[in-house]
Amino acid sequence: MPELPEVETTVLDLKNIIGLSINKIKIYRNNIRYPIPKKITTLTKNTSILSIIRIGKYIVIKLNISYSIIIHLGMSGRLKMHYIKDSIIREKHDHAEIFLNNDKKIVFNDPRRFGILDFIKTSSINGYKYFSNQGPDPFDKKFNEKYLFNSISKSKTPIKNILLNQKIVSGIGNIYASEILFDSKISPLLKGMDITKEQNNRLAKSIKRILIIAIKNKGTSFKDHFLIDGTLGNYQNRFKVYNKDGKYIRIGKKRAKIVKIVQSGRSTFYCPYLQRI
DNA sequence: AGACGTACCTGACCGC
DNA sequence: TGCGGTCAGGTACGTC
Repeated sequence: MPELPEVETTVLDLKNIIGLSINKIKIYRNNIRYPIPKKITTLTKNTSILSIIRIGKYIVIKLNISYSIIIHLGMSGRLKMHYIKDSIIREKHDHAEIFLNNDKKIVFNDPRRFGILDFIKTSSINGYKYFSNQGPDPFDKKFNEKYLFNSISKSKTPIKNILLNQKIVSGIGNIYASEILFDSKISPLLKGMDITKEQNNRLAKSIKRILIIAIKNKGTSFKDHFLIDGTLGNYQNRFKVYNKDGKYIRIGKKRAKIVKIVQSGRSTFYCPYLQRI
């Protein structure tokens, strides 16, 4: 599930725990993608939550003890929140639980274990090893048409792969890369160096437009739930190309086919008639 | 320096 | 019903 819109939706859902206290954190499985620091359980007892922000696809929970909790949902991770008294049985792949002082807990569930749960000094966030790969957020002032053009116009890499490069712009993943390129009428195969100014400017707009619409729809839910209360996002109902290979769409008077190709081992969906090189 | 493949892991699905 | 193969929303790391 988790690209920028899904992570943003999760962060927005978490906003109402700001100001609450953490009674304790329980770790049930230490070997997710990276080991979870041991001190997360000892140092977080009776701390309070100062703020929660998103950096790319990462969630940062700042505490009042000069430490922050870092969460990345990987491919299959999600957060759930429910009343402690309602949750007698732990689900499979629940790896950690954060107990709050409002009788609720946040549960970190991640079947594939590509996610991250880390605990770092808040003062070291800027130098945090995984944040050094994070380029500007699509909604950051730094991310504009000029920045995008300068970042991609010398690259031999296909634009689809460029969009997946978090260092150039953070937060876009495999679903939204296809949807954004369809929206901007650009072929996923087009090399960065071959992009025109006009295409570049359309692309910058589409990145923001598609991600905003996705956030308004509370993100994409594939087969599993992802909202913190267990309900579904809606953006999967608005896909134009993702997972729609073989389907036809109307473009003017023409019926145009959506196809699937593979780029760097990952599926790309697009309409070759609309998105010509 | 940049481009590319690989590895990490579970589960769902498909064809035999 | 079972088994093997393929694929899935991400990304760090090794190698050329």
